[in-house]
Amino acid sequence: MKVRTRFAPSPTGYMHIGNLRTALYAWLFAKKNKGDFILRIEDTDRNRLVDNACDIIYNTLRDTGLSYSEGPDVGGDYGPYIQSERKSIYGKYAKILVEKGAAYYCFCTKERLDALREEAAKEGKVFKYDKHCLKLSKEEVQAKLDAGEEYVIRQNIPLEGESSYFDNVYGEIKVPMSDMEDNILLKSDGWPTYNMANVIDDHLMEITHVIRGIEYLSSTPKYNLLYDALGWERPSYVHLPPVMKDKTKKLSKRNGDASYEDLINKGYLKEAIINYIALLGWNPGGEREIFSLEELAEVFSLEGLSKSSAIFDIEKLTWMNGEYIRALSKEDFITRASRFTDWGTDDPVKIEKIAGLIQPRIETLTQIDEKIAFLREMAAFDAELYSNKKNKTTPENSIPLIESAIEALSDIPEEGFVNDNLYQALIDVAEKNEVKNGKVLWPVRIAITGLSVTPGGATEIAELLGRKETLKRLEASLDNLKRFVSED
RNA sequence: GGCUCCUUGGUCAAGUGGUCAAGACACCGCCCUCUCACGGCGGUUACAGGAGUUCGAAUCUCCUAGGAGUCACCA
Repeated sequence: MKVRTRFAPSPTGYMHIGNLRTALYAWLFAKKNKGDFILRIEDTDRNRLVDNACDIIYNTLRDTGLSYSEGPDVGGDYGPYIQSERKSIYGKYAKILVEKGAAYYCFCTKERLDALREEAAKEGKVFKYDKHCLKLSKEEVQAKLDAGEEYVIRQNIPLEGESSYFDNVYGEIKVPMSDMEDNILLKSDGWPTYNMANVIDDHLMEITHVIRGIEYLSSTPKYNLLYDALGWERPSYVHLPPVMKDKTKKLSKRNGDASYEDLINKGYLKEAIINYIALLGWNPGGEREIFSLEELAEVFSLEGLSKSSAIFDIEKLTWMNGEYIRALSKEDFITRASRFTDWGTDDPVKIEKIAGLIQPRIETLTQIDEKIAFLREMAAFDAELYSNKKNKTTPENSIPLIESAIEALSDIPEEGFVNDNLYQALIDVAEKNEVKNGKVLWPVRIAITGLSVTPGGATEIAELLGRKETLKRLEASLDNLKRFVSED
């Protein structure tokens, strides 16, 4: 049988990391097995509709490469793929379930239910519906229906025994019938609840492997009872542990935790995000950590899935993002980075030079601007920076060396103002003055940037700045230094 | 609280009766080096606790503790 998996989110207007990971695993499993991956939107809660929420889902899946062969916006042979367009289907099966005795009409009012709940709470017991309406005769039910009384349809769970199934991650799961409630399958507004809709749709869409969050682990036995009642084959189950913010809290929108979109806006690459979350709760075996989506699909297997929850570690994602950034071709890097910076210039040659210096030194695309800000304008003068014990430099002894450097660099013409020439010139200055290279290079770099840490060495930056600007900054810093020393 | 499930370093994790308990991120140190980053080398840190079973337990059993999920006309 052909493997078919699905991602079935409810449109909440937010794609959090845990959700994306669930979709990823379902996609990977389908691809690994040459099967189909489909998208279904679960929007049966008519009170919680969010505008454009579906677009976020479509765009995220498309953007990350988790393509679906069937879905609301792409069609397919098992549609519609939006539950709100499948209303009549659920009604039909609800009635069949009633006929088979696996479900029943319930006319209990909210008041009666609330009273029951209150009573249970008072006695310190867990509220459980008392199957009150199950006692109604066929005629009584029909009479109420004819009278137009409001109703719901509840699942009729046996009072005794237990229901069990095998979960591919957690193994054998057994739940006593007595712990399950006669859940509502069809609401009074005529819409189904998840309890019924997921079963009907997964069967009708011929889903072979249900891959979803662990929140359904303990209610799955109830769903299985429905499959059994309808005479349908149960799917294979894969329940996934949650992705956590910390030891006790789940990653969530409410906590303001990063969504996929947030991470993209923070300068993370989609490939890195996918790679990282694939490894968050799944281990490919071996020591390799960097995988493309295609490579993941080749090695994915259910055995590597973890049972325990995993804490989302932005530090590791950041490291991995750096790996991905460094692996980008220069062209690709510039294209992607340009969404986050204007490079401070329109000159493509200069942009390429800047990119060459920046690419190996950043871990997120948002770090570029801060790293190249000094190109636009030199940082404020700080004499302290000229003191460097390793290179034995001080504000005082930097002055003559910078003067020599200015002299040497002035001799280099505009067209020869490139790294190799500049480096050689400054090395010569050091040699002439009988000092170590660093003793010249350090103050020069400080003098043209005003920063202790820069993305590149003195001569690389000088090339970027150009002859005119380099000399101008050198002179300005020299003036500042002289003023500082004389005042001291 | 009932039920279901989980528990190896700060984090992700390998490990399925015999290992000096892998690896990665982070952190620290050293090297490389025109600062930083990259890269290279090295280091600190873990089997939640307690009973068993066994010649031998991270691995099997039980108990305790901690944590998660669930107990809606939400999914």
